[in-house]
Amino acid sequence: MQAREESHATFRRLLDAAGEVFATRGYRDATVREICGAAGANVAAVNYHFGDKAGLYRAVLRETHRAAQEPDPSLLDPNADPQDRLHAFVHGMIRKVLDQGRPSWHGRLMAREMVEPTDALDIILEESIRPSWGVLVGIVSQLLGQPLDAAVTVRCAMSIVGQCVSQRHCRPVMERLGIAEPRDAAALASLAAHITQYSLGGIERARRLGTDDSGPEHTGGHP
Amino acid sequence: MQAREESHATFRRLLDAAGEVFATRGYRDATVREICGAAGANVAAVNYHFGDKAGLYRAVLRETHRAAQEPDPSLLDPNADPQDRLHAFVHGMIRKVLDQGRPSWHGRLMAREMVEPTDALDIILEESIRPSWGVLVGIVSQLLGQPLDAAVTVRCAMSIVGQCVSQRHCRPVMERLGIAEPRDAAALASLAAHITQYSLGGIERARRLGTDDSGPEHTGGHP
DNA sequence: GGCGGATTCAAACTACTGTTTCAATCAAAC
DNA sequence: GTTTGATTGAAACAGTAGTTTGAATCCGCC
Repeated sequence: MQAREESHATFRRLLDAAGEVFATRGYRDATVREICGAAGANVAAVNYHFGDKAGLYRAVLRETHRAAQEPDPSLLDPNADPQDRLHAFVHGMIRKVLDQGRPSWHGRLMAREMVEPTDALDIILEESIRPSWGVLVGIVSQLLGQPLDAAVTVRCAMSIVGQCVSQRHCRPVMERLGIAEPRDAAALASLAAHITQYSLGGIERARRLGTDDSGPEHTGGHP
Repeated sequence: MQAREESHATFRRLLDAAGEVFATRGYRDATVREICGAAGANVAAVNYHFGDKAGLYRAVLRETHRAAQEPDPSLLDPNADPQDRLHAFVHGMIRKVLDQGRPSWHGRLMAREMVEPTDALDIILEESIRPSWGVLVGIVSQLLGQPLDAAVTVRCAMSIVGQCVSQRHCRPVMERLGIAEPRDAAALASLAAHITQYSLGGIERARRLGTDDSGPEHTGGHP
């Protein structure tokens, strides 16, 4: 369709500008005129290079996935210490979701797509989310020890994911509640450490409740 | 401006239809023509009764808050068992976020507004979110015992909120991952019990790490 | 019955959207 | 230097959005 090595300046500028605009405004609210304005290109450029607005959006999502940094090697090693694996997973996810360096819109874009999916969600899902999910479920299984109810594993994994993604999804509200966004690497690492420890505690408790039926001090069902 | 007792049929039908449409499509994607169609009203009805589209949206948001069910009494009692208070909080939040009964769009609408805030976020924030947040921070403080770093309390509280709201925010992805949505009250209660227990484990671990500096087996910072 | 304000209605209006058009421009091949 | 194909540009196009208009209708009240 078009150039092998996108040396094409406009092509790439459109991609970058579109990522930023789509991330801030959302697919529908973003106008191709604003994108082209930010990219210093003509309105017709989008249709020429990407077919239509949706094509540009798909290209941006693919770019987002392509630019994802390599995962921590200990993450994929099933023999590594599971606590270390969990920490690597959480730290990587927090970075992906909150990191402001590089094109900072990757995380924002994925967050949007999760809450308000377009037809292009499947791109992100199959290429990025599902593999990660498999890894996480493996780690949680390791931490839970002997095979428990699969539903317990899934819920614990979801508790971990929820803590990470909510850091992005709830950002506007957190800001207004006076909770500052972690900006530098140290703050991100500190947050990742908290979520890791919190989750280790949660998983440990789920493990105990799952194995011995003796003493769940408070199972819930309040009077 | 208009009637005291909204016996006015169209007024109320517009409110209900708008809630549903806004929740599924989002503020921008929702068209007043679709809303009026669903309400069986004329297109001009929105402007007549609510001034403009934004006015209708604000009215829907206020309605959402007004219709929130009373909180569990043990929630507000500082002398109640903190574990019970936490469970009551989580169960209430899960219900608010996932419940499909009644106008089922309340949770969806708040979730949208958190991720992609409009000017009307402040309505929800001041009337609904901020008070709840204060209650939760109080409960977590209780559970953490002696006053720790305030940042620890906030992070634990955020871990709890994150687990709850992500059940709504990540719903489209979870669906595709084969994680079914809790439909009946029992499933909601079961999920609430998991999050409560998981969080009690997490808070307990945060408490230990915060007080004695002796033995955090894995603080994070992997080799 | 007729008056008067509130409400509903079909239609038009204005603004903005994504897209298309076609001439102008550029870059290299011959 | 001309030709060829790819790219850019300004303008126009078609569709849809929220809103406005002004007549028609309803409904309680004198």
